[in-house]
Amino acid sequence: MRITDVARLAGCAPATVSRAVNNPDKVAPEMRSRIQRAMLELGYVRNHAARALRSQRSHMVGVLIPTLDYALYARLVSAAGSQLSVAGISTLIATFDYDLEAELREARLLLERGAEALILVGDCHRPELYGVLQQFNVPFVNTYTYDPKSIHPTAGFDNSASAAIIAQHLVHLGHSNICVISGITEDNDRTTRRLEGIREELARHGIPLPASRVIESPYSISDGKKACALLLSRDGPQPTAIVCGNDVLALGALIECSAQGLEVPGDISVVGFDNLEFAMHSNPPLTTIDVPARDMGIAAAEFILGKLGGDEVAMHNSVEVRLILRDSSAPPRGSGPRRSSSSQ
Amino acid sequence: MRITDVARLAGCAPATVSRAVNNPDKVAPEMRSRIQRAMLELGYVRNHAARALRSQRSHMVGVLIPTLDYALYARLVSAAGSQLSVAGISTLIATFDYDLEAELREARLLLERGAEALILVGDCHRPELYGVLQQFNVPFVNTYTYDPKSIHPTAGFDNSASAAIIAQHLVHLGHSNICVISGITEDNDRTTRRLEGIREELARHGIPLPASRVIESPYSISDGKKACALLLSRDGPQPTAIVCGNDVLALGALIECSAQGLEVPGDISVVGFDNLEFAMHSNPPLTTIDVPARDMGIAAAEFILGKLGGDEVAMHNSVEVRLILRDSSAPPRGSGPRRSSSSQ
DNA sequence: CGCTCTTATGAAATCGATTTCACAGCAACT
DNA sequence: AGTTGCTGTGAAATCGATTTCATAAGAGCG
Repeated sequence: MRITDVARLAGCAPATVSRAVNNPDKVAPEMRSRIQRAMLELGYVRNHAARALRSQRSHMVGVLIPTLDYALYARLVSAAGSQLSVAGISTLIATFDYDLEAELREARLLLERGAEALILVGDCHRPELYGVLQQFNVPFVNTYTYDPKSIHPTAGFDNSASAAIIAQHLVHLGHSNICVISGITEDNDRTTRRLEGIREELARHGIPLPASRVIESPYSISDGKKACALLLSRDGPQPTAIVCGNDVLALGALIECSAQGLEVPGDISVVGFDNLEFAMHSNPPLTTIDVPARDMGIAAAEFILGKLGGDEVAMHNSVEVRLILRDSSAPPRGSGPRRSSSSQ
Repeated sequence: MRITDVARLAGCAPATVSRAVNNPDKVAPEMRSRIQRAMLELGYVRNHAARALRSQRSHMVGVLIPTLDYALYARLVSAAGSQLSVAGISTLIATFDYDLEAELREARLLLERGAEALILVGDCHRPELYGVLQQFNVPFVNTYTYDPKSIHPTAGFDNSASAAIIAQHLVHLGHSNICVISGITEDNDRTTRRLEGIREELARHGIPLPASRVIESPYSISDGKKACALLLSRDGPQPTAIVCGNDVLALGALIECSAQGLEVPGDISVVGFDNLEFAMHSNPPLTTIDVPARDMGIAAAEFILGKLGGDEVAMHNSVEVRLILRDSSAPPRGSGPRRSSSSQ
């Protein structure tokens, strides 16, 4: 079933059929409907490879994410995919499990496959990646981060500032004895920035964050528990608050605290990041930062679509993160809120 | 940068370059390395569209899932994708949000895009889907289900039998007053079969399951809570056990029970399905069925790879589900285990 | 009425790799 | 030595749509 067959049946040239499909208004209504009928009768489906070869447009974009196993990444991909889909663009997906070499490899593959654009996560990539992108002259966007000063387009939020918000919340509650369970920061700008944001915010209030008060941990409930147990077992004054790199770690911390007979938030505050579904249902409900993954996916897709359409598009797009106050955070025992200045 | 350029630099015909790339052992070692060098020097990347057009092989397979927003689907996709990737096959992804018309549409698009095979979820599809699949002569596999009697290939597990296992567990504990919070069964063979499995197993033990004891609910914690509240508020004897369509609903039920001052498992048992990460950390830890989503993804990918390779492959592949006994299930108050026969 | 301008269509070139077919060179066997 | 069979390579056809260029038919206008 080739375009030639349709043309023959419709009594016209292949070129006309092509136009009827891709530029309907370039072909007379009468002819158009004749072609429509012919296509239907033959059950014609266009050959995408031929189309891509000749037109140099694949109508596919690649999405390159660390893992699908994390709810927000999956949601981001899903939202971006839906958005692209309505524009007639298919989504090629590749994961690299936080291995930047693998990311580079997969990027090459996606581009070779003809991806017209790439949606990436974070701004920490092998430098060669940017080289390849440039070489292929393919638009891309770094999601999950927002940095108007970056030379690369971003669609997301400021990880540092967002983490600072939640640190500030604890400081305002009166905490000065704060620990952090961070995600793994190696090769990961999101976790790195969040940790920096926390550190800077605490420093701004004269609160130190020695290495002994920080643990890096993979994102799992069990690891969160372990990290929490480790922090609680260390010498020195017991922490009155724990900032967690995400809700999964926070849930682990919550569970560990409860297992050790610590009351949250009475004895210790625990805060998360991401506002996953369970955060509002945990015991106690988790104070956290809402991360609108869907919005990021949409923003990324819109950016890419704009670029591909040759439009003038803003380099940097931010989505709104919000502090979600719930019951897992409260002033430390024996201290009221807004007394942070007296501590330390 | 075309293959011709490489050929010129290497001093050979384009055909030879093609062979060096696709059939290295068909070309003499000395020539091969000359070509390698030329490719490297020119930074040659092959044009996938041209390759696909001529060879009639796209090296892409499509994955068509209801949503990426559910952990196990995302995991299945991820596993399948990785497996396919090592075979040099890229993954085109499309979601349809449980709308079978949308599934059909997306399937058409994927096939038009050149997907060489499709990985589907469940065996409930628009009949036209099978027609299109046949018309394109494209292999496919229904995951998340296992049915050796089906004429369509399956890779997964028997939803009915698996649900029966957990129902049986409750019966053996001595429960006879059992409610079900099922997933939405419309257009969904997995949820439908699970509900059937439960119903049949209970019937086998002479336990009825009237409509008043079943609620269908979307998969969210809040909806699980609501459904549980509704069940508990209904007339008649209080249930001593609730079977939930998945762990998310079960968590909701757990939370609702606890909110109503019901002790789990003392006053009421709650069981889930899927064994999501949080299931072992909930309070109490959830008795559930472990669903190896990763294995399903791998099995599906292997099946597809086999088919594409022209191998003789088993039509149906099952993965092992296991009953995970935890503390959310126990004999009903005032009854020992293995006394089910005396009840009802 | 004749001229220019637009519009609808067709013919043919083209995108870039793969693949078929042919053939030269050489090894191996009778 | 002659035949057969393999191996490595090249020439040219091919995959199926798009696109450029040309052209015929009509539309508008002075």
